[in-house]
Amino acid sequence: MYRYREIYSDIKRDILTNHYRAGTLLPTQEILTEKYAVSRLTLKKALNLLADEGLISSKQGSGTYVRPRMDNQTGELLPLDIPIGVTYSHRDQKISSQVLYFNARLPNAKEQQNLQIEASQPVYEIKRVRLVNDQKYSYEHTIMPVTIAPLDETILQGSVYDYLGTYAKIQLTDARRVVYAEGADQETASALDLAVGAPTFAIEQIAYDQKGRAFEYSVSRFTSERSKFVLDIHLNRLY
Amino acid sequence: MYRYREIYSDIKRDILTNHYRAGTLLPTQEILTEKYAVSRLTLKKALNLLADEGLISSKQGSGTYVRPRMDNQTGELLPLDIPIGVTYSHRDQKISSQVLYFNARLPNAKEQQNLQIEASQPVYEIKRVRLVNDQKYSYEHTIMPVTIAPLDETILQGSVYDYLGTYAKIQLTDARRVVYAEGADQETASALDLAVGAPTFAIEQIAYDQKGRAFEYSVSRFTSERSKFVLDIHLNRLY
DNA sequence: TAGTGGTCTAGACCACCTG
DNA sequence: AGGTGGTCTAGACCACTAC
Repeated sequence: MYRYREIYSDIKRDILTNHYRAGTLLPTQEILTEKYAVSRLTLKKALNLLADEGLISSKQGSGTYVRPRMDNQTGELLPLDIPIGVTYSHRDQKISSQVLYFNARLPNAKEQQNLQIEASQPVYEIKRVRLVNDQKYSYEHTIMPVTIAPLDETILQGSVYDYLGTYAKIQLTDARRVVYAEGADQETASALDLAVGAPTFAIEQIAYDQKGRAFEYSVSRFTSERSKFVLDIHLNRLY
Repeated sequence: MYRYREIYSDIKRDILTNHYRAGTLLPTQEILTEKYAVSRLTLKKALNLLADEGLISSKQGSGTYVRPRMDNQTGELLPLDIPIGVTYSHRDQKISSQVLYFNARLPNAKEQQNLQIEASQPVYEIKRVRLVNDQKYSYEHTIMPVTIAPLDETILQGSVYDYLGTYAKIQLTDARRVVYAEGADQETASALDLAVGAPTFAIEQIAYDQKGRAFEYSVSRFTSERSKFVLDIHLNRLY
């Protein structure tokens, strides 16, 4: 474990337990370096992590403020910037999948472009309904090059990302998401028990691994009543 | 200007012009420190900025890779993580506003909670239709404490954020956005010339200034055909 | 003017990957 | 075993804010 991560966790705990109160100044960097017996750079790395999360904000000449915290009533809200699959977002909930379609074919033009592959390179096509506590939750249409890893229906019941990580050493490190509202078409409506034209929330995602290869292109549609997403934005970081 | 920012810009240009080609290794950090005549820390700050943007990814022991770039066909797509108002997102486009409602009143319970204010502290209530190239684009319902800055209808024609920055020295540094799909209600439908029940994309936003004060709570609804949003996610950064 | 955070250096050691 | 990136130090100077 790294020293700056320890300090980060320590100060974070002190903020979250109101030992350092919102709106007040943190001790100066000099005092904190003495407290933790580290150099100023190491301390600043820890503070940068806290600033990334929006917990503090520093101002040259005046000091480092503890920011009031946003309400974390993230009960029903799903974080939009953590694309680790529905599985992780709903910890403590029962997750399952119905595989409606599973096959392989050649990619169309849009899929070739999004996955950076040739027309001759086959892809898996997967359609799944995801359920949370046995309630229909989202309808996913996924395209994945077959060269990434062999798939079968058993794997598709669980978390594909977990399987890719252990089997093919592929980690999702980057993703591009395009989000929009859309009226349900015939296929989506029947998969999610909605009326045709009912509003759905769509997330179109291209997932990239640690080497920058696109390994998945998917469109997920969510029922609008049950699904709101949250995104926290922090612009105060310079470096 | 800071040295690490110069180096960041320099290397970024070299990547974007394919001087450093995607998939290849960058020169070692030692060589780059010699090239720019800086310490390794300064160079690493520059590299961290590039990693933040997903342009490179470093691996201990092997080197720093130039990542293949995602397509930047951001023509119609609006970035979801830059909440600087529609004004900036649509540069080169003609932006205007129709103020449908403007008044002051006491806040309800939800507004008090979101803006962290007392029930006795009055707020402005604003309803605007935003137009891009004279086409109706979004319908915004905004709540703002009157103590932040005095507003009038003239200001509301333009960019409120610009006004707050110059007049009240308030900068938007953090925001929480909740996004979801919703069928248009009567009011939204008539404001945007939609049918009741037509799918809309909603962004509910709480904006915070540099001191962590909430200064705006708003709900913006977008017509679904014209509005898709993009969000690039990078998980490869440790610190 | 004093105090704060922001930047930068030169050098050291460690962890990890590839031959 | 050699080379790479990741961490950390001790100290210096600069930029900004407050009084």
